[in-house]
Amino acid sequence: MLQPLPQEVLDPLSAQMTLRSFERRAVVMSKNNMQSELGFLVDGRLQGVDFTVDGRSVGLYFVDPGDYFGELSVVDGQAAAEHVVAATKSTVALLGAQAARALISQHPDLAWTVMMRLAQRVRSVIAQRTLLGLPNPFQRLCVLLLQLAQPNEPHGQSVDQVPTHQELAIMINASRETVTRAFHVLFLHKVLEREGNTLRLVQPGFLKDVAEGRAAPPKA
Amino acid sequence: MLQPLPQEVLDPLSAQMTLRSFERRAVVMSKNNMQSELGFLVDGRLQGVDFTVDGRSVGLYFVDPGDYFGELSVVDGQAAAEHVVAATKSTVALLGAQAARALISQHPDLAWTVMMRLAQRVRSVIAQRTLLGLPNPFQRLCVLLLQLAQPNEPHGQSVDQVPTHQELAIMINASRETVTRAFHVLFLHKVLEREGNTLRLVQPGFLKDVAEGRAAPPKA
DNA sequence: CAGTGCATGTGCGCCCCGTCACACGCGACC
DNA sequence: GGTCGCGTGTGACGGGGCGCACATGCACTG
Repeated sequence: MLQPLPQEVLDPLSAQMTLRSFERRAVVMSKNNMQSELGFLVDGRLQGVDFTVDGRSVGLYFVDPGDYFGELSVVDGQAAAEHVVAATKSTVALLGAQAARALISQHPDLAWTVMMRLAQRVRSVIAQRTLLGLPNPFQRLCVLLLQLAQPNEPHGQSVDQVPTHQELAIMINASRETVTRAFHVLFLHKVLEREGNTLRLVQPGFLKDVAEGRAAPPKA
Repeated sequence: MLQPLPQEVLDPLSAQMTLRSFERRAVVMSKNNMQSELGFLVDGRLQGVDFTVDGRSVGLYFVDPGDYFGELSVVDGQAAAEHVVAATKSTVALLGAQAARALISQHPDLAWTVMMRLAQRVRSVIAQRTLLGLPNPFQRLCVLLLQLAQPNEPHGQSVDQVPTHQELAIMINASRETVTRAFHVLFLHKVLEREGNTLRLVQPGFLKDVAEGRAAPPKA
């Protein structure tokens, strides 16, 4: 985000920012907290978590180094929409909301960057909403796997840093056991292959077919 | 959106805009269409519709006069995320994407308006995602009703322009019949009251209780 | 007024998936 | 090596909601 800025702007800026480090599972930013900040992830990995009104969690997403978060509250001044917790030990640079707003106002191209980012957020949340609209947990899992594998090598898509069944279950609004069983079936049919901490999509075509309702979710 | 602009900017702008009118059910803007425009609804009512990968529809929302739409594609240049169709006979003013982008670039406060708008979109889609994360259709309906009744009179919330059961079903990812039955129960318990084309929430507290899992969804 | 959509109400059966319970394997840590 | 926690695998059970089928009522149109 800050890359296009010249050095003479960056220097005083870093003076305004706070560098903090967080242990695994520590809360970096909590929902409904009014004093907002713009955060840049320097090192580690964060995850955004949201909770339904009845306390269950949904819509997990990840933040990787170089990325930023908290832009929503900075823009509209409302409370944060999600909790952000450290998935691993992480270090974060924080910039107060007012300073961030001033920064954006003074640099029109930054405003465009932020607008693009927000547009991207809208699209990604829409994708999640679309996913949750599918009737079948099995279908939802297939769609999610395809989404997670999106930014990857050309031949043989794969998912790195595979989330646990529990986390996947949360994302597709299903129970942990349902995810386990679905995975079992996908392994049997050699659609997926586990390789350490990455998941190889051997037959992405099949996943697509199920996702789009062309193929029936296999039972066994 | 354009209200803060002075008259001398508005005049040449209106020359660039096209005024079109649409019959009921006509497609105003279609998903995956690359040539994007910024649209202002002058009169009538539009609805945004999205479709899941398998063809079912989800995530309906409405656009009322004075509001604008299509800002997503204008900002990021990607294809539209949703279809927009006319819910009733409507007239719309359209502004080409490039002109719209130029307009935003030239007026920094407009950029903020758009950012705010996008932030609002993110929050509203997140709300829908949260809704779809609930396990129980009955719960989802209660949450939806509370959401739809949000911007209303102080004493006695109500939903105007009540969508059909089918449309509600789409929004909460349930079948039409389930919505009908749930409504029946809510009428029996005098939680809701129908009054022509508006729906009065007689006991919003009860809806909240069910939504947040404090009260069990009544069976009859 | 007949006819035609469209929105709504209702009964029924089947199956899917959530929940509970428990077992197993594995890494961490003492 | 113990043992504790965590992620995963699996069976049984039960209920809830989807799908289908059909009936009713209401608005609009000829």
